[in-house]
Amino acid sequence: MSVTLKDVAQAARVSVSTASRALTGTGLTSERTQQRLTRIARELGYRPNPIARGLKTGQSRLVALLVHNLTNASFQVMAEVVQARLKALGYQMLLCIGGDDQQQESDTLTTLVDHRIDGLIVVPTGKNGPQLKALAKDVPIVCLVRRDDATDLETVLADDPQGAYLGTRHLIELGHKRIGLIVGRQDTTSGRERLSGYVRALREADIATDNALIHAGHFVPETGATCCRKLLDLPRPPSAIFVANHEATLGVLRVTAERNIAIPNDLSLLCYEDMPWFEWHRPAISIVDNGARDLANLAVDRLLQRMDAKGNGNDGVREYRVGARLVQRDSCRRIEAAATVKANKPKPSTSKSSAAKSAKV
Amino acid sequence: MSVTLKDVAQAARVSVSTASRALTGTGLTSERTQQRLTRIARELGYRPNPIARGLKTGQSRLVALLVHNLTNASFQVMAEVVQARLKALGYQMLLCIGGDDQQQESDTLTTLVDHRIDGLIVVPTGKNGPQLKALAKDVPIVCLVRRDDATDLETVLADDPQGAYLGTRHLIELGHKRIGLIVGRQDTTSGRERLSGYVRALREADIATDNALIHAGHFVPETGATCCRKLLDLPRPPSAIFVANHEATLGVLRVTAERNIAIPNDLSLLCYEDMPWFEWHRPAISIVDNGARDLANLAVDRLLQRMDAKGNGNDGVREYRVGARLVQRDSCRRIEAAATVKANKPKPSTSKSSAAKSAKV
DNA sequence: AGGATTGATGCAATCGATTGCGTAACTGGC
DNA sequence: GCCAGTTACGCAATCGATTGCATCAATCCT
Repeated sequence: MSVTLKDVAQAARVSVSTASRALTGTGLTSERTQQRLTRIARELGYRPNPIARGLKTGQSRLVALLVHNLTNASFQVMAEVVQARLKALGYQMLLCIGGDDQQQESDTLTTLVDHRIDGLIVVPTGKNGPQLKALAKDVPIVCLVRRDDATDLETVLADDPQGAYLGTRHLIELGHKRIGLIVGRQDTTSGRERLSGYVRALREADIATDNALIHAGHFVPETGATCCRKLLDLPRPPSAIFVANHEATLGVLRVTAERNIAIPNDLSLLCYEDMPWFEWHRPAISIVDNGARDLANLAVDRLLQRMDAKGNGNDGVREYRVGARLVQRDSCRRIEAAATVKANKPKPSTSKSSAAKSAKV
Repeated sequence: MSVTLKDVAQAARVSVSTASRALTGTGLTSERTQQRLTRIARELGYRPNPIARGLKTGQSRLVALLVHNLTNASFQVMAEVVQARLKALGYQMLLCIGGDDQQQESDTLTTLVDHRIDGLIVVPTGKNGPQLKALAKDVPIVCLVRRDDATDLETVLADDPQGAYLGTRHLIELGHKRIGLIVGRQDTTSGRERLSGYVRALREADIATDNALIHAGHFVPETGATCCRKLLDLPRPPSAIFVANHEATLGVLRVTAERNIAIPNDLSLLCYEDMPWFEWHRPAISIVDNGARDLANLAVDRLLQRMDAKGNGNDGVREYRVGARLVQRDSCRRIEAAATVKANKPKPSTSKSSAAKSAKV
């Protein structure tokens, strides 16, 4: 089979202990034997067995990343970043997909600690707080994107209040006064915070918030389609829509295409979180970038530090924010205060009082 | 720390060996002790340590999936499928991203066998044949999507010749005679095979192939943009473009949007490999589906069988094909012979001809 | 009834590394 | 030239499981 430390030791006519010390560079061997063993090990093609090492040291050189899915572009980016960073440090990434589901998350977490992972970056569902808290005693954990309120785990978040604020302000500066918002579930950190940023920008501009313009819903394309229709069917439809529910974007685009609504001429569109095809789309879609790459990098930084720290103690800071950034492309246009948007009603069918469907708005 | 087998054995007042045998269900223990130990283990919250077990058995219950990236929708699907299937069997997936790069692939492979993975599904670059071949002696390997010609590894491929043939024939049946092809690098299996399918369909229809209509290039959006421009600038531009280079799709869409080319009225567009937003896009984009889900499932099936077989022998079949499927949406239209074109001219909004499956509302 | 068979269990080696402790060899000071 | 102090190395235990072999009791067969 493969070359073991014993083989190397025998070839070098030293004991296994010496071989081990020489190769791991503990400084307890003479310069000469160290070099000699390094050479021999290389010649023999020796590769340490991480399993055997792990048994003794309790470390696996495995770090897990647990995300909801791989469809969301942010998660893709995060997975690639985490994998690349860790690999450079000699760790392997265990990528797990939890589907934003409590049971799956719970099962996965159990398996992961079984495997004695050295660290964990997790986008929590928020429903396994106690378990996460318990695990945190054994292994360094960093939460990403969402906070799990039942824990006090170190958390790396996007600056969603700021991002939503920037996006909304941008639209206001372009002259928009009626801005539709399609946002995520209000039981998630991002959902709540983006709504708050939107509200703050409006308030600053002395624009009254109109609940008919605000829709919160699940992270699926259908949400976008449904909410978009409701917005467009309003007696006074918005001149701009801010899609702060990333997964809903597709649904919104479909509805606008179906109704032959020209973007940005008939409607300005601003989305949240970048996707590769947004800038290739015509018109290129303006976005608020949540900084997925930075988020991932910071999470890795934090995790590595905790792993080094050997759990020697909490260092005060428990929450980090990565700044959001407005990326202007071609889907938002300036509208003049005077010139009213031409009434665009392909079918004045069921325009009723469509109150926000979701609760807690 | 955690509960070990020894703890369980002590609590049950038996030896570790008995405990081990009872819990792993070797049938060498009495029914009664087996049940008793199972109960005690559960009560104590015992979880076997995969590392310790792995050291002795040489197995890690880790299976790796090595893909080029996570941007390609097919790879996303594959990762999700593989993860789900393996998890159900008690394996953890190690997802690795090789970037279609020889060095990265090589490094990753080394790390993976170091970790004593129990199996490997790999989308090979084709440049590490010898290494793969050597590894195959130690661990079951299944190649996916691409073949590595330097090896005789079991390989699960899409039926690209057939897929490209189906797609091209579809366009021909719609009346297209000048069909542009944007395809992948010719040093890849899929690149070559899709070209051959295209050629076969044309030949069958007695249409001469025109090299000016055929472009092969790297798997990046820019390829699509460049090639699309070349096609459109031709003295006699094509009436349809078949984008069989998945990554190039974005570039093609951008150019057509830039030039205000209406799809499918001015140009029919057929793409290869599905993406979630294709059917939400307007017009919804017709595709040849490579069956990513089926590919992944088959690869897992094959791998599991090899893992069970304990390398006892090659079973003859070494290459599998998963059928491709044409998914008609709204981006291809029927074009009539010159005489009838004018009849269609006035109102070319939605072509009633091509079977549009489309959505409700 | 007594030797042979079967079944259940314990002992101890093993996987491949790491590491505390003991010891031989070497160095230097006086 | 002798002792203390350092340096380099080996021995053996250890991590937590699995597993071949030995043991002992219960059962079976003629």
